[in-house]
Amino acid sequence: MGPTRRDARTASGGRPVPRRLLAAATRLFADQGYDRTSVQEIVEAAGVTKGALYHYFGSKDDLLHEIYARVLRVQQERLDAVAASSAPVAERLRAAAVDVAVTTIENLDDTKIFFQSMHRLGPEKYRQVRAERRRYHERFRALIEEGQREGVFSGATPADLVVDYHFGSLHHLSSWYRPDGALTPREVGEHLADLLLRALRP
Amino acid sequence: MGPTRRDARTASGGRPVPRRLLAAATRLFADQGYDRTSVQEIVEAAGVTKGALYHYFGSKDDLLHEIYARVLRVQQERLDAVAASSAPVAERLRAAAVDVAVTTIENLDDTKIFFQSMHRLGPEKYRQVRAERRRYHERFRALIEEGQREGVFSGATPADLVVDYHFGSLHHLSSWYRPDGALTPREVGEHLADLLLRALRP
Amino acid sequence: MGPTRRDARTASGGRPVPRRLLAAATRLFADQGYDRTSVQEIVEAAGVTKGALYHYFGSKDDLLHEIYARVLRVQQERLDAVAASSAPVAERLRAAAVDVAVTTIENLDDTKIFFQSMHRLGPEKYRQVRAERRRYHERFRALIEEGQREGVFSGATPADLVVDYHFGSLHHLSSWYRPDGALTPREVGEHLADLLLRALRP
Amino acid sequence: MGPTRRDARTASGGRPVPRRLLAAATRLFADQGYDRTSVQEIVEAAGVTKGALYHYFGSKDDLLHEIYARVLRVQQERLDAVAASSAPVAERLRAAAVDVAVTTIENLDDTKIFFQSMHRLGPEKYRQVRAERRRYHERFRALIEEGQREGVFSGATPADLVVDYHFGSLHHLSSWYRPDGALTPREVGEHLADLLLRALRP
DNA sequence: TATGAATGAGCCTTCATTCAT
DNA sequence: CATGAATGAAGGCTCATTCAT
Repeated sequence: MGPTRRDARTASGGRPVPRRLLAAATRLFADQGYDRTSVQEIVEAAGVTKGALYHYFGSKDDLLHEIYARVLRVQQERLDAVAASSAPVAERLRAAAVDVAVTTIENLDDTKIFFQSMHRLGPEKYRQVRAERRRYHERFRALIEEGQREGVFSGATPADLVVDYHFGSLHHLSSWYRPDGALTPREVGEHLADLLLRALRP
Repeated sequence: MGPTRRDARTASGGRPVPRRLLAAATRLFADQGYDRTSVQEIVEAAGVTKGALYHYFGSKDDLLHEIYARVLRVQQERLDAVAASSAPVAERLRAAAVDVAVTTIENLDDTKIFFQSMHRLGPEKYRQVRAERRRYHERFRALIEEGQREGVFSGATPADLVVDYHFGSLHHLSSWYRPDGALTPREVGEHLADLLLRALRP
Repeated sequence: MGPTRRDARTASGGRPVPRRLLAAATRLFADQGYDRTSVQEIVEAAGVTKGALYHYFGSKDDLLHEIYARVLRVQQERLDAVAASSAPVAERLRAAAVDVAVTTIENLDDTKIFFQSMHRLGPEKYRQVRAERRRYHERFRALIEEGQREGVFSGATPADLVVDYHFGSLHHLSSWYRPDGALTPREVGEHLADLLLRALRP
Repeated sequence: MGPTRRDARTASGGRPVPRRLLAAATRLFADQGYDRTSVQEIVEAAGVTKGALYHYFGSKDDLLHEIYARVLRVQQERLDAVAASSAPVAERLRAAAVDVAVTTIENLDDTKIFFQSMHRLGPEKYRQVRAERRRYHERFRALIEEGQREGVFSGATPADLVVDYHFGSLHHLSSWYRPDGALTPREVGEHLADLLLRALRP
């Protein structure tokens, strides 16, 4: 029976204010970049005032950090799930590669912001984000090393270089993937996984 | 004969003022980002005054554009040279891949700026830079398609996707390559070329 | 009989909310100044919310005014008591001088706020406070004039100038008196009274 | 012959911009207090824009510090001159006391700002100002101690307490001295010096 | 050629206060 | 009595750019 008390929703949207702000910021940061987007634009897009923004977020930086945290959390969880299966390592790596590509595309705005503006964060938050990102990379690298030890993957290229190579591509997905293009997110994911696994064939 | 008139060189370095400005801007943009670098910082680093900067460059944006033009020119020239050889296509692609990696590393600051700040350009200059960039991609893609037609490369993945995949990695080199690391630029180039060519094995 | 209904006391201290707010505000105003202290800080220090503050006080200014009223009331009462005695005027002046110094030190935070922030009050309240202050000065001056008429005090310096001179010092007590210093409040009071009375010797 | 090149004077006043800014800030700070005066008000009063202010001063704080430095410098110099004479110590102290009162009155705005807003300075500048102020006090105290050793002044009250007592009064001159009152600055100075010296009679 | 004082617009942030619940 | 989300106005400061010299 609907909200019975004031619960941070306004008539203009129905979604709670913090979420509206985050959504507006995400879109604007992705379109114009972090530095080029003013707090004024964000609150106007969200239909609130500056005071409201600073009621929920400590700073413009915080908004950015929140966006990062959201995408990092999702990807880490999904990778953990995939990597924990008992399938052969090649299948697990393929599944992980497809999955990370798909979720990257599904959150293309967040990813774009991530790699364009990560370095705008203050030193402390920057380190934190880098650390989480590194954990993600390491989980992925472990899969590759496992395959190399088993002999199903070539050991010609160091595993960490392979990871950097592959993720580099993912980070740039937002600069060439077009939602209205010929390929679905899944198809792109399959292709990228193909490339990775072929490059790893012994 | 030596310089007979004031020729925009000062005692402090000998290099002409415009080049000093460009060098200072490149370093600062790479370190702090374009938006975070003030014109004041640039002129101080170059040892000149604001008036001098605006004498040689129309705007801060111009500086950025100049940096882009420089790196684009260099890479295009080198790719043209490599691609024009008469060696088998696999060898030409490998040589091109190694070369682009090496020059990217040698101009890591420029590359970093390129991908971090490209979108700061006004629409017109932005289109121009994208067009040049596309020409570069197409030259590279043509090599892959040639190999696919000849059957020496797998046609499983569309050539343009392979190009985007590979260049995505290169664009992120600046975020993981460390000049003081274990691998020389050439070694990294060889590894990346290996990965590309293995991914293209039929 | 004990409190039978909610009476604005909370578990956290037992003291009623308005008093807790006043105490928190006094400490913070003295430490950081009135303008540098936010309402948010005050309510946090008092362990209540903004709504509570505005329930008891009309504005931040009111808080300040309340602090003034408190210190003015205390000092006026004590001066009245001392001055009304039937001792010789020199003794009464000395007692008054000692007393005002002691109470000033005992309420050093209030005094500090008083002289640092008095001018923040709106014109009306400002006039009111100044008037009360003046009444206090006049009471003190009357003692001096009495002594001058009797010939026990020198008349070389106009009484009101002597008052301004002496109170100026008191107002600055908060900037040099240290509770952990060598002198007790009473000792400081005696010294200041000495100085005043010696300056008034014929 | 007047200014031949651009020299930071504008038509609207003739005085250089920094001095105009300082004068405007001094008046406004004295009238309204530091916190209540906005940078916007200052630049409007000086007839320039904010950019100009920040061209000459690093911050609003800097303006304050500059005002302090000015008055501190003047007073220190004059005290040094007076104290260095070869007159008897009582005469030197009297001259110093008169002089400090006169210069305080002559720079009443600066003094007012000084004691109302000193604590607004950042910790570093605050320490610096306090240190200079202390040096001034110590110079004055040395005169009193000299007289006490010679027996021309009473030793009943510790010299540093006498100094704090006397300067406390001076600091509050701005709250009771009226330029349009009956007493000239010099007369006030003489009276205050009288009070001090009488309080120090053995 | 080169200077640097000055502009003017905009930026992020703070804060006392209100009000529906 | 009390909450705390939201407002709205202002505040200090930065910065690319211009222009008289």
